Amino acid sequence: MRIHKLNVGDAPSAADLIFESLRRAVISGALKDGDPLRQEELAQHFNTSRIPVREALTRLEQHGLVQIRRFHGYTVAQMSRAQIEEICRFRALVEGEVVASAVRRASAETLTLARKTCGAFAKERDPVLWGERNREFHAALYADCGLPYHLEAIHAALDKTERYLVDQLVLTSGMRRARAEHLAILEAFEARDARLAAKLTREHILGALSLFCDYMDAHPAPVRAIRGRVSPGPTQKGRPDRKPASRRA
Amino acid sequence: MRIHKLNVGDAPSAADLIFESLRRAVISGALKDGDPLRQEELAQHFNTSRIPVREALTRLEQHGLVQIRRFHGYTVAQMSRAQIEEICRFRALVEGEVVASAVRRASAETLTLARKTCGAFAKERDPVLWGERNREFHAALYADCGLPYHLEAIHAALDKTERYLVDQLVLTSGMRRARAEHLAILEAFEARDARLAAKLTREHILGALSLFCDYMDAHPAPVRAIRGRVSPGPTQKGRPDRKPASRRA
DNA sequence: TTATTGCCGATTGGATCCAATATATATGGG
DNA sequence: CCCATATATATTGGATCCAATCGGCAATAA
Repeated sequence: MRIHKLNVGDAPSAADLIFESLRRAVISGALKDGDPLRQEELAQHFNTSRIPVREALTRLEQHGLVQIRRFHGYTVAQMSRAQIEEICRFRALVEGEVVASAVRRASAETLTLARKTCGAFAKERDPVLWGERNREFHAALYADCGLPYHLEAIHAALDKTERYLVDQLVLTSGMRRARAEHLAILEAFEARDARLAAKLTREHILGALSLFCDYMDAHPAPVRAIRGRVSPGPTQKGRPDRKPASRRA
Repeated sequence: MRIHKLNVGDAPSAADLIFESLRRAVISGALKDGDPLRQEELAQHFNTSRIPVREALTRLEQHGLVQIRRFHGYTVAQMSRAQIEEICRFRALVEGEVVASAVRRASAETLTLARKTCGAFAKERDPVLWGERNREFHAALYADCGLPYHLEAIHAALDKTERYLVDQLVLTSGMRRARAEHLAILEAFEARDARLAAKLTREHILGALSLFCDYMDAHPAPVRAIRGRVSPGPTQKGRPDRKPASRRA
Protein backbone atom coordinates (compact mmCIF):
# COMPACT_ATOMS: atom_id res chain seq x y z
CA MET A 1 0.00 0.00 0.00
CA ARG A 2 1.90 3.07 -1.23
CA ILE A 3 -0.96 5.40 -0.52
CA HIS A 4 -0.88 7.74 2.43
CA LYS A 5 -3.04 6.38 5.20
CA LEU A 6 -5.94 8.43 6.48
CA ASN A 7 -8.97 7.82 8.58
CA VAL A 8 -12.02 9.02 6.73
CA GLY A 9 -13.94 9.07 10.00
CA ASP A 10 -11.68 11.98 11.01
CA ALA A 11 -12.82 14.06 8.05
CA PRO A 12 -14.30 17.31 9.30
CA SER A 13 -18.04 17.76 9.34
CA ALA A 14 -19.73 20.85 7.96
CA ALA A 15 -20.08 22.11 11.50
CA ASP A 16 -16.33 21.64 12.04
CA LEU A 17 -15.48 23.74 9.01
CA ILE A 18 -17.93 26.48 9.86
CA PHE A 19 -16.78 26.54 13.47
CA GLU A 20 -13.16 26.94 12.49
CA SER A 21 -13.93 29.60 9.91
CA LEU A 22 -16.01 31.64 12.32
CA ARG A 23 -13.49 31.15 15.10
CA ARG A 24 -10.75 32.58 12.94
CA ALA A 25 -12.98 35.45 11.88
CA VAL A 26 -13.68 36.35 15.49
CA ILE A 27 -10.18 36.06 16.93
CA SER A 28 -8.67 37.91 13.97
CA GLY A 29 -11.14 40.71 14.40
CA ALA A 30 -12.62 40.28 10.93
CA LEU A 31 -15.91 40.02 12.75
CA LYS A 32 -16.15 42.90 15.18
CA ASP A 33 -17.51 43.02 18.69
CA GLY A 34 -21.27 42.98 18.77
CA ASP A 35 -21.68 42.01 15.13
CA PRO A 36 -24.85 39.95 14.73
CA LEU A 37 -24.45 36.43 13.35
CA ARG A 38 -27.62 35.62 11.42
CA GLN A 39 -28.08 31.92 10.96
CA GLU A 40 -29.70 32.04 7.54
CA GLU A 41 -27.11 34.48 6.25
CA LEU A 42 -24.25 32.28 7.46
CA ALA A 43 -25.96 29.20 6.06
CA GLN A 44 -26.06 30.81 2.63
CA HIS A 45 -22.48 32.03 3.00
CA PHE A 46 -21.29 28.48 3.69
CA ASN A 47 -23.82 26.91 1.36
CA THR A 48 -25.44 24.68 3.97
CA SER A 49 -28.59 24.67 6.02
CA ARG A 50 -28.84 26.39 9.39
CA ILE A 51 -28.24 23.15 11.30
CA PRO A 52 -24.44 22.97 11.08
CA VAL A 53 -24.31 26.76 11.51
CA ARG A 54 -26.19 26.44 14.77
CA GLU A 55 -23.84 23.71 15.96
CA ALA A 56 -20.83 25.89 15.18
CA LEU A 57 -22.40 28.82 17.00
CA THR A 58 -23.18 26.79 20.12
CA ARG A 59 -19.56 25.65 20.18
CA LEU A 60 -18.33 29.20 19.83
CA GLU A 61 -20.63 30.23 22.64
CA GLN A 62 -19.15 27.62 24.98
CA HIS A 63 -15.76 29.08 24.15
CA GLY A 64 -17.02 32.53 25.01
CA LEU A 65 -16.36 33.93 21.55
CA VAL A 66 -20.00 34.71 20.82
CA GLN A 67 -22.96 35.52 23.01
CA ILE A 68 -26.58 34.52 22.64
CA ARG A 69 -29.78 36.19 23.71
CA ARG A 70 -32.69 33.83 23.43
CA PHE A 71 -34.81 34.52 20.35
CA HIS A 72 -32.48 37.40 19.50
CA GLY A 73 -29.61 35.42 18.09
CA TYR A 74 -25.85 35.34 18.41
CA THR A 75 -23.49 38.28 18.43
CA VAL A 76 -19.70 38.46 18.60
CA ALA A 77 -18.76 38.64 22.26
CA GLN A 78 -17.32 41.86 23.55
CA MET A 79 -14.83 41.67 26.38
CA SER A 80 -14.87 44.36 28.97
CA ARG A 81 -11.57 45.80 30.01
CA ALA A 82 -11.86 44.02 33.37
CA GLN A 83 -12.33 40.71 31.57
CA ILE A 84 -9.30 41.30 29.41
CA GLU A 85 -7.25 42.11 32.46
CA GLU A 86 -8.35 38.98 34.26
CA ILE A 87 -7.72 36.74 31.31
CA CYS A 88 -4.22 38.12 30.94
CA ARG A 89 -3.58 37.45 34.61
CA PHE A 90 -4.83 33.93 34.04
CA ARG A 91 -2.51 33.49 31.09
CA ALA A 92 0.43 34.81 33.06
CA LEU A 93 -0.27 32.28 35.77
CA VAL A 94 -0.72 29.29 33.51
CA GLU A 95 1.89 30.12 30.90
CA GLY A 96 4.47 30.68 33.60
CA GLU A 97 3.84 27.20 34.90
CA VAL A 98 3.81 25.71 31.41
CA VAL A 99 7.00 27.33 30.21
CA ALA A 100 8.81 26.15 33.33
CA SER A 101 7.70 22.61 32.66
CA ALA A 102 8.59 22.95 29.00
CA VAL A 103 12.10 24.18 29.70
CA ARG A 104 12.94 21.01 31.56
CA ARG A 105 11.63 18.71 28.85
CA ALA A 106 12.38 20.53 25.60
CA SER A 107 14.06 18.46 22.90
CA ALA A 108 16.75 19.75 20.58
CA GLU A 109 14.29 19.95 17.69
CA THR A 110 11.96 22.03 19.82
CA LEU A 111 14.75 24.47 20.56
CA THR A 112 15.60 24.98 16.91
CA LEU A 113 11.94 25.33 15.98
CA ALA A 114 11.45 27.84 18.76
CA ARG A 115 14.33 29.93 17.50
CA LYS A 116 12.94 29.79 13.99
CA THR A 117 9.43 30.87 14.99
CA CYS A 118 10.93 33.62 17.13
CA GLY A 119 12.65 34.97 14.04
CA ALA A 120 9.51 34.58 11.95
CA PHE A 121 7.59 36.69 14.44
CA ALA A 122 10.28 39.35 14.52
CA LYS A 123 10.44 39.53 10.73
CA GLU A 124 6.71 39.52 10.09
CA ARG A 125 5.59 42.73 8.43
CA ASP A 126 1.85 42.14 8.10
CA PRO A 127 0.10 43.11 11.35
CA VAL A 128 -2.78 40.79 10.53
CA LEU A 129 -0.39 37.85 11.00
CA TRP A 130 1.24 39.07 14.20
CA GLY A 131 -1.21 37.24 16.40
CA GLU A 132 -0.65 34.03 14.53
CA ARG A 133 3.16 34.34 14.59
CA ASN A 134 3.05 35.13 18.27
CA ARG A 135 1.03 32.01 18.91
CA GLU A 136 3.38 29.92 16.83
CA PHE A 137 6.35 31.07 18.87
CA HIS A 138 4.76 30.37 22.22
CA ALA A 139 3.31 27.09 20.99
CA ALA A 140 6.77 26.06 19.84
CA LEU A 141 8.19 26.84 23.26
CA TYR A 142 5.45 24.91 25.03
CA ALA A 143 5.50 21.95 22.67
CA ASP A 144 7.15 19.50 25.06
CA CYS A 145 5.61 20.70 28.30
CA GLY A 146 3.50 17.56 28.60
CA LEU A 147 0.52 19.55 29.85
CA PRO A 148 -2.11 19.40 27.11
CA TYR A 149 -4.94 20.58 29.36
CA HIS A 150 -2.97 23.65 30.35
CA LEU A 151 -2.29 24.34 26.68
CA GLU A 152 -5.95 24.12 25.85
CA ALA A 153 -6.73 26.61 28.59
CA ILE A 154 -4.06 28.96 27.29
CA HIS A 155 -5.35 28.80 23.75
CA ALA A 156 -8.91 29.40 24.88
CA ALA A 157 -7.77 32.43 26.84
CA LEU A 158 -5.78 33.74 23.89
CA ASP A 159 -8.75 33.26 21.58
CA LYS A 160 -10.78 35.63 23.71
CA THR A 161 -8.22 38.43 23.96
CA GLU A 162 -5.89 38.19 20.99
CA ARG A 163 -7.77 40.65 18.82
CA TYR A 164 -7.59 43.34 21.47
CA LEU A 165 -3.94 42.82 22.25
CA VAL A 166 -2.92 42.77 18.60
CA ASP A 167 -4.64 46.10 18.14
CA GLN A 168 -2.49 47.44 20.92
CA LEU A 169 0.59 45.96 19.24
CA VAL A 170 -0.32 47.73 16.04
CA LEU A 171 -1.21 51.09 17.50
CA THR A 172 1.77 51.51 19.79
CA SER A 173 5.41 50.66 19.71
CA GLY A 174 4.58 47.35 21.38
CA MET A 175 6.02 45.30 18.54
CA ARG A 176 9.60 46.28 19.18
CA ARG A 177 9.20 45.51 22.82
CA ALA A 178 7.59 42.15 22.02
CA ARG A 179 10.53 41.19 19.81
CA ALA A 180 13.00 41.94 22.58
CA GLU A 181 11.00 40.08 25.19
CA HIS A 182 10.63 37.06 22.96
CA LEU A 183 14.37 36.97 22.50
CA ALA A 184 14.95 37.19 26.23
CA ILE A 185 12.51 34.36 26.89
CA LEU A 186 14.13 32.28 24.17
CA GLU A 187 17.57 32.79 25.69
CA ALA A 188 16.44 31.79 29.16
CA PHE A 189 14.78 28.81 27.54
CA GLU A 190 17.91 27.73 25.72
CA ALA A 191 19.89 28.21 28.92
CA ARG A 192 17.40 25.81 30.58
CA ASP A 193 16.66 28.37 33.24
CA ALA A 194 13.09 27.46 34.15
CA ARG A 195 12.65 30.09 36.84
CA LEU A 196 13.82 32.91 34.62
CA ALA A 197 11.83 31.75 31.61
CA ALA A 198 8.70 31.65 33.74
CA LYS A 199 9.35 35.07 35.20
CA LEU A 200 10.02 36.62 31.80
CA THR A 201 6.93 34.99 30.34
CA ARG A 202 4.74 36.37 33.10
CA GLU A 203 6.23 39.81 32.68
CA HIS A 204 5.83 39.57 28.92
CA ILE A 205 2.13 38.92 29.23
CA LEU A 206 1.43 41.41 32.00
CA GLY A 207 3.58 44.02 30.26
CA ALA A 208 1.52 43.74 27.11
CA LEU A 209 -1.60 44.04 29.23
CA SER A 210 -0.17 47.13 30.87
CA LEU A 211 0.53 48.73 27.50
CA PHE A 212 -2.97 47.84 26.40
CA CYS A 213 -4.48 49.46 29.48
CA ASP A 214 -2.38 52.57 29.06
CA TYR A 215 -3.53 52.85 25.50
CA MET A 216 -7.14 52.37 26.49
CA ASP A 217 -6.81 55.08 29.12
CA ALA A 218 -5.37 57.48 26.58
CA HIS A 219 -7.92 56.60 23.88
CA PRO A 220 -11.27 55.81 25.48
CA ALA A 221 -12.90 55.54 22.06
CA PRO A 222 -11.28 52.56 20.37
CA VAL A 223 -10.05 53.05 16.85
CA ARG A 224 -10.36 49.48 15.70
CA ALA A 225 -10.38 50.22 11.95
CA ILE A 226 -7.29 48.37 10.87
CA ARG A 227 -8.36 44.82 10.59
CA GLY A 228 -9.31 42.96 7.44
CA ARG A 229 -12.55 41.60 6.11
CA VAL A 230 -14.41 38.39 6.83
CA SER A 231 -12.82 35.27 5.39
CA PRO A 232 -14.58 34.09 2.25
CA GLY A 233 -15.19 30.70 3.86
CA PRO A 234 -14.90 27.36 2.09
CA THR A 235 -15.96 28.51 -1.37
CA GLN A 236 -17.22 25.38 -3.03
CA LYS A 237 -14.50 23.51 -4.85
CA GLY A 238 -15.94 20.37 -6.37
CA ARG A 239 -19.67 20.71 -6.13
CA PRO A 240 -20.80 23.81 -7.97
CA ASP A 241 -23.88 24.25 -5.81
CA ARG A 242 -25.78 22.59 -3.06
CA LYS A 243 -27.73 19.53 -4.02
CA PRO A 244 -31.32 20.67 -4.58
CA ALA A 245 -32.56 17.92 -2.24
CA SER A 246 -34.50 15.60 -4.50
CA ARG A 247 -37.08 15.33 -1.75
CA ARG A 248 -39.57 17.61 -3.48
CA ALA A 249 -38.84 16.36 -6.98
CA MET B 1 -46.10 47.12 40.24
CA ARG B 2 -46.29 44.70 43.21
CA ILE B 3 -45.39 41.67 41.13
CA HIS B 4 -42.03 40.05 41.42
CA LYS B 5 -39.89 41.05 38.48
CA LEU B 6 -38.47 38.43 36.15
CA ASN B 7 -37.02 38.40 32.69
CA VAL B 8 -38.85 35.85 30.60
CA GLY B 9 -36.06 35.99 28.01
CA ASP B 10 -33.83 34.33 30.59
CA ALA B 11 -36.09 31.29 30.80
CA PRO B 12 -34.08 28.19 29.96
CA SER B 13 -34.49 26.57 26.58
CA ALA B 14 -35.01 22.86 26.15
CA ALA B 15 -31.34 22.54 25.29
CA ASP B 16 -30.42 24.33 28.52
CA LEU B 17 -32.42 21.90 30.63
CA ILE B 18 -31.11 18.85 28.85
CA PHE B 19 -27.54 20.11 29.06
CA GLU B 20 -27.77 20.67 32.79
CA SER B 21 -29.41 17.32 33.40
CA LEU B 22 -26.81 15.44 31.41
CA ARG B 23 -23.98 17.46 32.93
CA ARG B 24 -25.12 16.48 36.42
CA ALA B 25 -25.49 12.87 35.36
CA VAL B 26 -21.93 12.79 34.06
CA ILE B 27 -20.17 14.59 36.89
CA SER B 28 -22.07 12.62 39.50
CA GLY B 29 -21.14 9.38 37.83
CA ALA B 30 -24.73 8.36 37.21
CA LEU B 31 -23.62 7.99 33.61
CA LYS B 32 -20.46 5.94 33.56
CA ASP B 33 -17.35 6.34 31.47
CA GLY B 34 -17.86 5.16 27.93
CA ASP B 35 -21.64 4.94 28.18
CA PRO B 36 -23.16 5.66 24.78
CA LEU B 37 -25.55 8.59 24.56
CA ARG B 38 -28.10 7.78 21.86
CA GLN B 39 -29.82 10.87 20.56
CA GLU B 40 -33.20 9.31 19.91
CA GLU B 41 -33.20 7.60 23.29
CA LEU B 42 -32.39 10.85 25.08
CA ALA B 43 -34.97 12.72 23.02
CA GLN B 44 -37.64 10.29 24.18
CA HIS B 45 -36.35 10.46 27.76
CA PHE B 46 -36.72 14.25 27.77
CA ASN B 47 -39.80 14.22 25.56
CA THR B 48 -38.34 16.40 22.84
CA SER B 49 -36.91 15.94 19.38
CA ARG B 50 -33.23 15.21 18.78
CA ILE B 51 -32.42 18.84 18.00
CA PRO B 52 -32.12 20.21 21.56
CA VAL B 53 -30.46 16.95 22.58
CA ARG B 54 -27.80 17.49 19.95
CA GLU B 55 -27.24 21.03 21.12
CA ALA B 56 -26.79 19.85 24.69
CA LEU B 57 -24.36 17.17 23.55
CA THR B 58 -22.24 19.57 21.52
CA ARG B 59 -22.01 21.81 24.56
CA LEU B 60 -20.97 18.90 26.74
CA GLU B 61 -18.36 17.97 24.18
CA GLN B 62 -16.83 21.44 24.29
CA HIS B 63 -16.59 21.01 28.05
CA GLY B 64 -14.86 17.68 27.57
CA LEU B 65 -17.51 15.71 29.42
CA VAL B 66 -18.49 13.61 26.41
CA GLN B 67 -16.64 12.51 23.31
CA ILE B 68 -17.86 12.16 19.77
CA ARG B 69 -16.75 9.90 16.96
CA ARG B 70 -18.24 10.98 13.69
CA PHE B 71 -21.19 8.80 12.65
CA HIS B 72 -20.65 6.75 15.80
CA GLY B 73 -22.22 9.10 18.30
CA TYR B 74 -21.42 10.49 21.71
CA THR B 75 -20.06 8.61 24.70
CA VAL B 76 -19.27 9.73 28.23
CA ALA B 77 -15.65 10.86 28.24
CA GLN B 78 -13.17 8.75 30.13
CA MET B 79 -10.20 10.48 31.70
CA SER B 80 -6.91 8.72 31.75
CA ARG B 81 -4.96 8.78 34.94
CA ALA B 82 -2.49 11.19 33.37
CA GLN B 83 -5.30 13.55 32.47
CA ILE B 84 -6.67 13.45 36.00
CA GLU B 85 -3.24 14.20 37.37
CA GLU B 86 -2.76 17.14 35.07
CA ILE B 87 -6.16 18.61 35.79
CA CYS B 88 -5.49 18.41 39.50
CA ARG B 89 -2.20 20.20 39.02
CA PHE B 90 -4.09 22.81 37.05
CA ARG B 91 -6.63 23.21 39.83
CA ALA B 92 -3.89 23.50 42.43
CA LEU B 93 -2.31 26.29 40.43
CA VAL B 94 -5.47 28.24 39.78
CA GLU B 95 -7.23 27.65 43.08
CA GLY B 96 -4.13 28.72 44.96
CA GLU B 97 -4.17 32.01 43.13
CA VAL B 98 -7.90 32.42 43.56
CA VAL B 99 -8.00 31.70 47.26
CA ALA B 100 -5.20 34.18 47.85
CA SER B 101 -7.16 36.85 46.03
CA ALA B 102 -10.32 35.86 47.88
CA VAL B 103 -8.72 36.09 51.29
CA ARG B 104 -7.90 39.73 50.75
CA ARG B 105 -11.38 40.66 49.62
CA ALA B 106 -13.69 38.40 51.61
CA SER B 107 -16.62 40.13 53.30
CA ALA B 108 -17.94 39.22 56.72
CA GLU B 109 -20.94 37.45 55.20
CA THR B 110 -18.64 35.37 53.06
CA LEU B 111 -16.70 34.29 56.13
CA THR B 112 -19.80 33.13 57.96
CA LEU B 113 -21.12 31.37 54.88
CA ALA B 114 -17.77 29.66 54.38
CA ARG B 115 -17.80 28.39 57.95
CA LYS B 116 -21.33 27.11 57.49
CA THR B 117 -20.59 25.24 54.27
CA CYS B 118 -17.46 23.81 55.85
CA GLY B 119 -19.61 22.35 58.60
CA ALA B 120 -22.18 21.11 56.11
CA PHE B 121 -19.47 19.23 54.25
CA ALA B 122 -18.08 17.72 57.45
CA LYS B 123 -21.53 16.59 58.60
CA GLU B 124 -22.71 15.22 55.28
CA ARG B 125 -23.36 11.48 55.51
CA ASP B 126 -24.47 10.70 51.96
CA PRO B 127 -21.40 10.07 49.75
CA VAL B 128 -23.38 11.02 46.67
CA LEU B 129 -23.54 14.60 47.99
CA TRP B 130 -19.90 14.89 49.04
CA GLY B 131 -18.85 16.31 45.72
CA GLU B 132 -21.57 18.92 45.86
CA ARG B 133 -20.82 19.92 49.46
CA ASN B 134 -17.14 20.15 48.63
CA ARG B 135 -17.91 22.48 45.76
CA GLU B 136 -20.16 24.59 47.92
CA PHE B 137 -17.41 25.06 50.47
CA HIS B 138 -14.78 26.07 47.96
CA ALA B 139 -17.26 28.23 46.05
CA ALA B 140 -18.10 30.02 49.29
CA LEU B 141 -14.44 30.67 49.96
CA TYR B 142 -13.86 31.99 46.47
CA ALA B 143 -17.02 34.06 46.30
CA ASP B 144 -15.36 37.46 46.60
CA CYS B 145 -12.19 36.72 44.68
CA GLY B 146 -13.26 38.95 41.81
CA LEU B 147 -11.90 36.50 39.25
CA PRO B 148 -14.91 35.03 37.43
CA TYR B 149 -12.86 33.64 34.55
CA HIS B 150 -10.63 31.76 36.97
CA LEU B 151 -13.71 30.40 38.69
CA GLU B 152 -15.11 29.16 35.41
CA ALA B 153 -11.85 27.38 34.69
CA ILE B 154 -11.89 25.79 38.13
CA HIS B 155 -15.44 24.56 37.76
CA ALA B 156 -14.73 23.15 34.32
CA ALA B 157 -11.74 21.30 35.71
CA LEU B 158 -13.75 19.98 38.64
CA ASP B 159 -16.52 18.83 36.33
CA LYS B 160 -14.07 16.59 34.54
CA THR B 161 -12.52 14.96 37.61
CA GLU B 162 -14.99 15.15 40.45
CA ARG B 163 -16.49 11.73 39.90
CA TYR B 164 -13.10 10.05 40.12
CA LEU B 165 -11.98 11.94 43.20
CA VAL B 166 -15.22 11.34 45.04
CA ASP B 167 -14.81 7.62 44.45
CA GLN B 168 -11.45 7.87 46.11
CA LEU B 169 -13.03 9.75 49.01
CA VAL B 170 -15.57 7.00 49.43
CA LEU B 171 -13.24 4.07 49.13
CA THR B 172 -10.49 5.28 51.44
CA SER B 173 -10.31 7.23 54.63
CA GLY B 174 -9.97 10.39 52.57
CA MET B 175 -13.06 11.97 54.04
CA ARG B 176 -11.59 12.45 57.50
CA ARG B 177 -8.53 13.99 55.99
CA ALA B 178 -10.62 16.27 53.80
CA ARG B 179 -12.55 17.54 56.83
CA ALA B 180 -9.33 18.40 58.65
CA GLU B 181 -7.83 20.12 55.63
CA HIS B 182 -10.95 22.14 55.03
CA LEU B 183 -10.84 23.36 58.61
CA ALA B 184 -7.19 24.33 58.27
CA ILE B 185 -7.90 26.25 55.08
CA LEU B 186 -10.85 27.97 56.70
CA GLU B 187 -8.74 29.04 59.67
CA ALA B 188 -6.02 30.47 57.49
CA PHE B 189 -8.77 32.20 55.56
CA GLU B 190 -10.33 33.72 58.64
CA ALA B 191 -6.89 34.82 59.80
CA ARG B 192 -6.54 36.60 56.45
CA ASP B 193 -3.33 34.75 55.76
CA ALA B 194 -3.35 34.63 51.96
CA ARG B 195 -0.03 32.82 51.58
CA LEU B 196 -0.97 30.07 53.99
CA ALA B 197 -4.47 29.66 52.57
CA ALA B 198 -3.02 29.28 49.10
CA LYS B 199 -0.42 26.79 50.25
CA LEU B 200 -2.97 24.70 52.14
CA THR B 201 -5.35 24.77 49.20
CA ARG B 202 -2.67 23.52 46.83
CA GLU B 203 -1.69 20.79 49.24
CA HIS B 204 -5.32 19.88 49.77
CA ILE B 205 -5.83 19.33 46.05
CA LEU B 206 -2.53 17.58 45.39
CA GLY B 207 -2.95 15.48 48.51
CA ALA B 208 -6.31 14.19 47.31
CA LEU B 209 -4.70 13.47 43.97
CA SER B 210 -1.95 11.56 45.70
CA LEU B 211 -4.43 9.44 47.62
CA PHE B 212 -6.30 8.80 44.40
CA CYS B 213 -3.14 7.66 42.66
CA ASP B 214 -2.16 5.42 45.54
CA TYR B 215 -5.56 3.84 45.42
CA MET B 216 -5.36 3.35 41.68
CA ASP B 217 -1.95 1.71 42.05
CA ALA B 218 -3.32 -0.67 44.67
CA HIS B 219 -6.51 -1.43 42.74
CA PRO B 220 -5.74 -1.43 39.02
CA ALA B 221 -9.28 -2.61 38.23
CA PRO B 222 -11.58 0.17 39.40
CA VAL B 223 -14.54 -0.83 41.51
CA ARG B 224 -16.82 2.02 40.58
CA ALA B 225 -20.06 0.37 41.68
CA ILE B 226 -21.22 2.81 44.30
CA ARG B 227 -22.78 5.56 42.36
CA GLY B 228 -26.47 6.07 41.77
CA ARG B 229 -28.66 5.87 38.75
CA VAL B 230 -29.36 8.33 35.96
CA SER B 231 -31.52 11.27 36.99
CA PRO B 232 -35.10 10.88 35.80
CA GLY B 233 -34.85 14.19 33.98
CA PRO B 234 -37.62 16.75 33.78
CA THR B 235 -40.57 14.41 33.97
CA GLN B 236 -43.38 16.40 32.41
CA LYS B 237 -45.29 18.40 34.97
CA GLY B 238 -47.90 20.50 33.21
CA ARG B 239 -48.09 19.15 29.72
CA PRO B 240 -49.01 15.46 29.85
CA ASP B 241 -47.33 14.68 26.55
CA ARG B 242 -45.57 16.36 23.67
CA LYS B 243 -47.81 18.31 21.38
CA PRO B 244 -48.58 16.06 18.41
CA ALA B 245 -47.50 18.81 16.00
CA SER B 246 -50.63 19.68 14.11
CA ARG B 247 -48.52 19.86 10.98
CA ARG B 248 -49.92 16.67 9.45
CA ALA B 249 -53.45 17.24 10.70
C1' DT C 1 -50.65 64.65 20.41
C1' DT C 2 -49.41 60.59 22.64
C1' DA C 3 -49.79 56.17 24.64
C1' DT C 4 -51.70 51.64 23.67
C1' DT C 5 -52.99 47.86 20.69
C1' DG C 6 -52.84 44.87 16.84
C1' DC C 7 -50.58 43.31 12.85
C1' DC C 8 -46.54 41.98 9.78
C1' DG C 9 -42.07 40.59 8.49
C1' DA C 10 -37.80 38.76 10.30
C1' DT C 11 -35.54 35.49 13.12
C1' DT C 12 -34.89 31.91 16.24
C1' DG C 13 -36.13 27.25 18.61
C1' DG C 14 -37.72 22.98 17.75
C1' DA C 15 -39.90 18.95 14.92
C1' DT C 16 -39.78 16.11 11.21
C1' DC C 17 -37.82 14.22 7.20
C1' DC C 18 -34.04 12.58 4.12
C1' DA C 19 -29.26 11.03 3.17
C1' DA C 20 -24.90 9.09 4.48
C1' DT C 21 -22.49 5.96 7.25
C1' DA C 22 -21.72 2.17 10.38
C1' DT C 23 -22.91 -2.21 12.40
C1' DA C 24 -25.28 -6.54 12.46
C1' DT C 25 -27.10 -10.36 9.97
C1' DA C 26 -27.63 -13.31 6.21
C1' DT C 27 -25.76 -15.57 2.22
C1' DG C 28 -22.73 -17.90 -0.65
C1' DG C 29 -18.30 -19.98 -2.16
C1' DG C 30 -14.07 -22.20 -1.17
C1' DC D 1 -16.14 -24.51 8.77
C1' DC D 2 -14.36 -20.01 7.67
C1' DC D 3 -14.12 -16.01 5.19
C1' DA D 4 -15.74 -12.67 1.99
C1' DT D 5 -19.69 -10.39 0.21
C1' DA D 6 -24.41 -8.70 0.06
C1' DT D 7 -28.26 -7.01 2.59
C1' DA D 8 -30.97 -5.18 6.43
C1' DT D 9 -31.14 -2.21 10.30
C1' DA D 10 -29.73 1.35 13.46
C1' DT D 11 -27.78 5.75 14.09
C1' DT D 12 -25.92 9.97 12.98
C1' DG D 13 -25.45 14.44 9.98
C1' DG D 14 -27.90 17.55 7.49
C1' DA D 15 -32.18 19.73 5.15
C1' DT D 16 -36.57 21.38 5.38
C1' DC D 17 -40.57 22.71 7.67
C1' DC D 18 -43.47 24.57 11.49
C1' DA D 19 -44.24 27.36 15.67
C1' DA D 20 -42.99 30.81 19.05
C1' DT D 21 -41.11 35.21 19.75
C1' DC D 22 -39.34 39.78 18.71
C1' DG D 23 -39.17 44.51 16.73
C1' DG D 24 -41.20 47.90 14.14
C1' DC D 25 -45.07 50.33 12.27
C1' DA D 26 -49.82 51.48 11.51
C1' DA D 27 -54.27 52.03 13.47
C1' DT D 28 -56.82 53.57 17.26
C1' DA D 29 -58.37 55.64 21.38
C1' DA D 30 -57.79 58.81 25.19
